[in-house]
Amino acid sequence: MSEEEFQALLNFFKCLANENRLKILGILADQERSVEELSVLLNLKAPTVSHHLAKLKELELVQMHVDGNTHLYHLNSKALEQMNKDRFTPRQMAALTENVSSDAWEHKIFKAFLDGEQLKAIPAGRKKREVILKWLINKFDIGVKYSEKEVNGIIAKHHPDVATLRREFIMNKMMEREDGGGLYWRVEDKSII
Amino acid sequence: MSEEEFQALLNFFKCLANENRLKILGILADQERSVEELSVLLNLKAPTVSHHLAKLKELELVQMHVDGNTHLYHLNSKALEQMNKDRFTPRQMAALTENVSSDAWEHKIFKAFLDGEQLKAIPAGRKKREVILKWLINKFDIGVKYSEKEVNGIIAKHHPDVATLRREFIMNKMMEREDGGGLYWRVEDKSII
DNA sequence: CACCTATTTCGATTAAAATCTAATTAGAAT
DNA sequence: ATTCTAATTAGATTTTAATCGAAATAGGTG
Repeated sequence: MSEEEFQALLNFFKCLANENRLKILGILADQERSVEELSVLLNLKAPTVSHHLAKLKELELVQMHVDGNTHLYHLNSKALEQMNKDRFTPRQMAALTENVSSDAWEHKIFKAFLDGEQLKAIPAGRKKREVILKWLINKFDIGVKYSEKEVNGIIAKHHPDVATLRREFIMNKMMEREDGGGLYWRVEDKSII
Repeated sequence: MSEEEFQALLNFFKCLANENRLKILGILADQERSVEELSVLLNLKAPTVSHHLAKLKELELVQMHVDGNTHLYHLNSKALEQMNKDRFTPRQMAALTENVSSDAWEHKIFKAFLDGEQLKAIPAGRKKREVILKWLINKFDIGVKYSEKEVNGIIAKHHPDVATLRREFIMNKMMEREDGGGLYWRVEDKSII
């Protein structure tokens, strides 16, 4: 979803997120009405109604035709139904996200917990720890079997608490270990496949 | 549509009529996120995100579960799709109008142009004139044929400009007249049937 | 052309929402 | 127990939107 489409959707909601504009649509669904009629029915002054109608017309939710010097407004029900199609499927919703840099989060964690290749601390929160573990697991090659000593050696280059990090790898299913023995290997990340 | 339903619909639109809340829904459609993650992704402070999430949760558009001391939010896509069903059919739109007193307009015209049974003036605008003509046509019985003299007599009880009003009845198809002769009769109002 | 009526535009005021900082709560880790 | 972290709540500020009165526009009428 492009930035323009996102803004269009947002404007649609903004337009309908008002009590009196919603009522106007309801009234016009029944029959066409002049500005003065609407202002009487809604108990608003004409300039206010005119303001609301301008917003509705901008999105083509209503249309107007001139009769004498009164402006008669009516509902554009096609535009309204059109707006309604396939709007809230999970797929459409996910498309809203394209405007957001999804890396920002990881960058913040890196900045907070890394000093170059040095891990300053092990994040306490699960989501943060996950980011760091994903970074650290890349120091291991896929398909290679490492002894516990080798694993410790690689981790130690980045942080002294080798035991905790090694255990985290196992718990997060990022590594597996041979049943009785001391051999470890990296597991492919399912979320990347 | 009841007043509560109307307010519920309005709240739904208000909830989605905000750039950051819309983005939140998009982000959560992809995966669950903590408040802090969202605040980084959206470039907002945590309290602001918390505020938005509270509004979304109130309408059950998102749901939360606790993990340690982080709160993980995810999209409630069922609720979202539910909201989307049959919302903007013309029938639903017309139902919005139930809250509005549709008589207000006619009352205003009566007050402005009638003095008891006396018509103070003939409205210039079409919509206003229509209201007065509908009131005046009720002075005639359906199924009765009137001579021009009789028509004039009845109209004259309410306003002196008999010719104009008689002509208006014909133009608005509220009365018909015998081709060559001077007999008039009231036509049933299609909009009432 | 002068006048009347309906609508729109303009500017100002008021009301509502979003956002932030600071303080509070709740849970986890040391 | 004390400290730390994440989230929420409270209060204040800023931003945005709604509403109105006054003035301008435009079309119709005498």
